[in-house]
Amino acid sequence: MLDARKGRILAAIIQEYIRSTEPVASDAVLRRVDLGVSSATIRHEMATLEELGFLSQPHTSAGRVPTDRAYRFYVDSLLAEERLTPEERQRLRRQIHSLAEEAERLIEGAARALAEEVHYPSVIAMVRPQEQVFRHLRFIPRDVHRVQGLIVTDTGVFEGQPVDLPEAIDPESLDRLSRWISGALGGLTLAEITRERLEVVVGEAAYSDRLFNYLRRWIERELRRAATGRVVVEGMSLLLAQPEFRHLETISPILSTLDHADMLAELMRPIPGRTAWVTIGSEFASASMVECSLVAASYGVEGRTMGTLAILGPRRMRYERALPVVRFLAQNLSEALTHLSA
Amino acid sequence: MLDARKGRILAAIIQEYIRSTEPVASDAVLRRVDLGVSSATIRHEMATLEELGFLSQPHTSAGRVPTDRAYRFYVDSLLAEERLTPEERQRLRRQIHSLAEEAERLIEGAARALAEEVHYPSVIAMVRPQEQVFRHLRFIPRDVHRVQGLIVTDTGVFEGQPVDLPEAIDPESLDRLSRWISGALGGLTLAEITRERLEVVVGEAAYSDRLFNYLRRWIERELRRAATGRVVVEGMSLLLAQPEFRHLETISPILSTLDHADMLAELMRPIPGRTAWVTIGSEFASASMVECSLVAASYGVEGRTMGTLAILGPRRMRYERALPVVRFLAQNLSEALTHLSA
DNA sequence: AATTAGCAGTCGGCGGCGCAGAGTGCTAAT
DNA sequence: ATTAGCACTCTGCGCCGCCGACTGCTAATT
Repeated sequence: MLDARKGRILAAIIQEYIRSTEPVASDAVLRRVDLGVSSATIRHEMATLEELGFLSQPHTSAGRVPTDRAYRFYVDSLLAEERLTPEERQRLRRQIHSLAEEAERLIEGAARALAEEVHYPSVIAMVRPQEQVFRHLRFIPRDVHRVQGLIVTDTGVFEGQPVDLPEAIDPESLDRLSRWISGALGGLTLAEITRERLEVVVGEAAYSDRLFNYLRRWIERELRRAATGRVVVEGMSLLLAQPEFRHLETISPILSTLDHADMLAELMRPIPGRTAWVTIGSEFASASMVECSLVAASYGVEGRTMGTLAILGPRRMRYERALPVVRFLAQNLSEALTHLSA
Repeated sequence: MLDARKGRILAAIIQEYIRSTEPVASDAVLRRVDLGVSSATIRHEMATLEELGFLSQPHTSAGRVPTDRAYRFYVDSLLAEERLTPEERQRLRRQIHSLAEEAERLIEGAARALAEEVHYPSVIAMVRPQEQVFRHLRFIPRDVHRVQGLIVTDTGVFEGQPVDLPEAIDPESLDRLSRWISGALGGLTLAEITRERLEVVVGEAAYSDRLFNYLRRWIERELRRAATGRVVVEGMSLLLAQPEFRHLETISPILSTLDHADMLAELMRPIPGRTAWVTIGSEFASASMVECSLVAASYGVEGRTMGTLAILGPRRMRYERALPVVRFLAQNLSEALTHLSA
């Protein structure tokens, strides 16, 4: 893709830019790596790298800034990940385990540890219950006209709100009904239980049109409610310390996104087959994030992904450090959760 | 305190300033309220109000801006709270109750409803476990040299980290020990269990100096850990829309404070004997908050305060609206929680 | 004594100007 | 292919001066 010298120059520019936040001049490259050539040669190479789309100039008489493409290439091909020292590992582990009382706290602890370690906001998106597997449905009769429903999935129980039925129904029928529905839908993920499927199944089981409609709508509503994921953000304000976010116009949409759990969860979807990954600037689906990079890793128990843990920083990020830290914490979180559920 | 005309002028200035975010000129006052006097007279009154400490001038040839003292006087004596319409009440109620599955979610729902309603960040600080009442302590032997502790309070159980003891201890002695400590400290709030008290109690119970020291330190650490309250912040980014926070230097310390649950909880301590209250600018203990006002109300079950719900905005806030909304939501949250715990 | 019209005085905001410095691209030589 | 040298470009910054917004004061009025 790039010859060795271009690669070294590109890496030097990225590293220098990450350090200084300022467009990198040919002289600065020279000072960073000794290639045995003069700044004029480097200028030549830089012009070529610009043509190839790896660099851009804010204005004619300025140095160069890496493009998203450059960061991508850097992360994929040039980067040498740092190794965490035993002390660092120890410290991070301790921070997680000091909160090992319950899963929720544990996860928040991991988020905090991560944010403090890298000085960027950290985000944890717990797996969208959409992907949970439906096990069964139970109705608890409260009254002849009133039942409460329970949806049981592979990872939790959702208690529905009591509902008033349009006609009386005896407990035995209710029981048959719930067994029928559970049998027909059990094993599907919540996402797979579409409206159409629901109509068919409930339609076959229900005794009357009115009851049918009530049930369908109730199940739909409850499923939707159960499908809202949880997102934890720690250290939002750390972003403000970054020079690229000096201006309110750039930081404002980002903080807004961080405020909206659902958008954020969307942007952090695990990449199938990968445990850790990086999303850079324009690779985000949302325009508000073009100035950011996300370094993420998924965690879970027994091979089952339970969520994603990530840090959000400027594109100009120390990936060589961010990656191992995120990876390490995700792994440790997984272990701690496994321990907890054992 | 102030004669009627000064009061009307002050109210007009505050309201106009809240609307425009700009220093208010004597002309602007005239346009807002007709007092049958000219702008020159108003200028006179404004000069007097400045001497009294209610107004200040950014510079000589500018209009006037209300001081914290003015806001305080306004909130205490001039303000007429808006009445929420039945539709608004209905809407807010619905937003809370749509999440009435579990307390944690319910509280988050209230925070979100609040932030969306007033377009300022909302904060909920659940009561500091400091105020929880200690019930008893239990040691679970894991090994001859290793025990795990459990602290039980009136509202929860805190599982301690397993600790390695310096010497072997048999289960019966452990049991006696925990019964002794529980008997001596039971009924006190966590805050009342001071270091000195702990030393006395543990000292009397422990068999050796080394064991004593280990235990004392362990209990101290666990108590401190248990005493960290939970804080939920919603809609942090809404603050950025406020003109006074156009500059990063002003917003940055505020967002940092919002990121630190413990500081925030400190600033939101309920005021004994009041259900709703306002904290204005310099009244905060922390200098980072001088540009802000907090409108807060406490919620709880059966007379027992369980936390504080608040919105954080610029001092220039529509208190006449913020107060009733916060009050209403706190009340409704209390009711929903009562319902849930019943 | 309170109010008022009129007016001089003050100060911030803003746009235009010019300079210094940084860094490039080009050229001609090696 | 590489390099020294140099002209050129562009930003950032400080400076200046004007405009306009308000005030505070004075002297007249009720």
